[in-house]
Amino acid sequence: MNTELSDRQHMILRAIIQNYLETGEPVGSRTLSKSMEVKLSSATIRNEMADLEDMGYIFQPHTSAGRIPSDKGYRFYVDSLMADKEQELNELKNVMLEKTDKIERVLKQAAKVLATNTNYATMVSAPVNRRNTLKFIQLSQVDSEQIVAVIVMSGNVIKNKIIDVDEEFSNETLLKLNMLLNTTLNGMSIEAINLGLIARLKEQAGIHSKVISDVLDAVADIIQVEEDMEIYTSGATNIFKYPELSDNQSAQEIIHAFEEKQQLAELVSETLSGEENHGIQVYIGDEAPVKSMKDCSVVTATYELGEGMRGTIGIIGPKRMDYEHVMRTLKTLQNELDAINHKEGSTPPS
Amino acid sequence: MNTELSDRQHMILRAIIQNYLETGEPVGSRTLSKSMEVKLSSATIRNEMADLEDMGYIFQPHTSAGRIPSDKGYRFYVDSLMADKEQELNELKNVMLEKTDKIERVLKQAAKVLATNTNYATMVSAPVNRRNTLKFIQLSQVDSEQIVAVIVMSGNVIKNKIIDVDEEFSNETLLKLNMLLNTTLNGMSIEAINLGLIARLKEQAGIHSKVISDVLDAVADIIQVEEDMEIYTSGATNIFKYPELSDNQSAQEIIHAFEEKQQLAELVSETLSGEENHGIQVYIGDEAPVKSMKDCSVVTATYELGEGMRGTIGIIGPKRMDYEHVMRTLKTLQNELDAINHKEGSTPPS
DNA sequence: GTTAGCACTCAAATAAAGGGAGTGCTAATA
DNA sequence: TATTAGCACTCCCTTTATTTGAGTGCTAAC
Repeated sequence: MNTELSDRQHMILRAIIQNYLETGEPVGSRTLSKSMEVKLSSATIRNEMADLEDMGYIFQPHTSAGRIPSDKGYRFYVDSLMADKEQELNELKNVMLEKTDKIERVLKQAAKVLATNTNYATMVSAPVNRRNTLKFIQLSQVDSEQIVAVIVMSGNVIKNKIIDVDEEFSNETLLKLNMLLNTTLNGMSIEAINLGLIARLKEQAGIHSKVISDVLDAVADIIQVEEDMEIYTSGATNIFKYPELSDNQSAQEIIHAFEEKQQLAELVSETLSGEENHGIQVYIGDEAPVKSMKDCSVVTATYELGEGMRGTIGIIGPKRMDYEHVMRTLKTLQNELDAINHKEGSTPPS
Repeated sequence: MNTELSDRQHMILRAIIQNYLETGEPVGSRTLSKSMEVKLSSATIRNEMADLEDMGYIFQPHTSAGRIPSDKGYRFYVDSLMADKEQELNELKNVMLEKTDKIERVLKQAAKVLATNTNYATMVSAPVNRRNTLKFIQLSQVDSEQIVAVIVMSGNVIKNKIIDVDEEFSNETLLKLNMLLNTTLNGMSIEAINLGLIARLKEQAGIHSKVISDVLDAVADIIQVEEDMEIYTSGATNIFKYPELSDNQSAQEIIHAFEEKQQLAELVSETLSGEENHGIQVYIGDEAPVKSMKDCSVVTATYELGEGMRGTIGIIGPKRMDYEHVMRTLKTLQNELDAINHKEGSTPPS
């Protein structure tokens, strides 16, 4: 058996997949023979289909049914799409950027736009920064019982913490503490702040060491928040539009995965860790690291917000998804997000 | 026809509802006659059931089926529950408060705990503050090109904004600006900041009026964020556990409502605007202002976080929900959240 | 007032039948 | 040799019929 596909097989396979993408029904030889540009009889096509089935590109859901693309078949189709030159599409641009200035809102809207645009379920992960360093710390007296600590990280991630205090701090005391914190911690990475450093800090702070503790707690908090990754989803109910997913309990499982987000986080990690990044990745069926999506295809793209902050956009739909449209849309959105980059110092969602 | 229920009718209606809550199946006379403590023949019960049906408390989904409680029947049941003295339940307390300090996380977890605890879909709305006043503003130089504005509102709602600047500000300038902002705006409500005030501010700020604008923008932003209400949901897929909801497309609609959250927001508004607040409200079927939940019951509670910040906790489930458990759990959670009150100055979700 | 008994109803489950799309194979054709 | 027409066969899906059983309403007896 030859592992290469003849031109005609190419053509037929392609036709099968495209037809199936549209209708969602197994496609038979007769249908193809009538709809294809090159005229071939159904019998001929049947023969070729038998071969394609042998090679694993398509299969029958049951005897005497038409053919359906296998995962391998989808893979072929997607790969051949990849090879195509990418087209432009910038209608999204306007929709996206109007009246959004905060990253969180941008991302939420991105998920939404993507969902309505594609009719699939979508997710967008907030960017995570791997190498965080402290940029600036400031303590300010809010009222007699509380001071607020403002912590600015590289990438302008900001975190506040209200700290309860017993006594009112004098301006000089605050100034001194601010000075101490900034000179000691400025530019430090999270990992560099170790116990020794902390002890030294507290010693220098003297009677105000409790405040230092609280501030450091807040710093530690930032990392924690970063760790349980923020993911925005939209259009989960779109999967009901595809009978092959909405039937059994797979719909439940998928929607549950969307709700819990834990599994999506894995997906994001997977995507972000891929070497060939800043590209678009397609997971077909079992290729995705989420069991509940074994009947789905997942298309993801990585975007970069500058200073090493990377996030993921993803689309989850049936295997018979409109890969071409999806990939093009994703590409566009990716570019949009990349472009925001140094548009504004923004507070990522906390 | 007498509109009052006899004791026996009370008892039978109660038994019907409780049985239906457990099984989800229409309950027939024979079942009841066997399961009830007081011994009555099925025929007798049939007669009473016929009366109850006439009065509108129960109905048959079809001829020759058992009886199902009508909305009126559920209402009766709930009302009689309301009358019961409330019992305590504080197992939630520990689950809730461990390692959560930020309101956002608390609320998210509240929704989750509630969902797993009750097996229904849940929602928790972040508290909104109606009468916001400014408490404190501080500008700090982060680096040579950026300063950060920290705005603290009453209720310790904190907001940051990074402002790009051309020149590096001197310490004195910043000090002066801070002084100006605080003396002018401190204690002011949002509504009180009008154009005249803004103009005066800018004038006093002289060449730095742009910074003032940016700060005020950030202040305006807070309100905007407050307006599109933040709602956390959990356990939406729980509705799949109840066949009467998961069947047709009602599941889709409900889950969609959960995803979009727009409709939930209406529900929250409704709850918050109710006079008899700080109580627990129950919407049965059409009573809820959300069409997609016509086959559900919705139980909501209002909690208060001090300083007039009020939010809502809600449970959405089938009409045959375990009202007793739900209301008890809700009550407990409500108390929990109320108790957090002045526990810590926390940043609500932005 | 309560109960036993009986005929009746109707949803849901099961079974049977028919239709139809599609296949594989063989034999004829270009 | 590659293609095509034809045919018997398979198997899913839909429709229709049948059965089953839980439950009711009613009447008559207790």
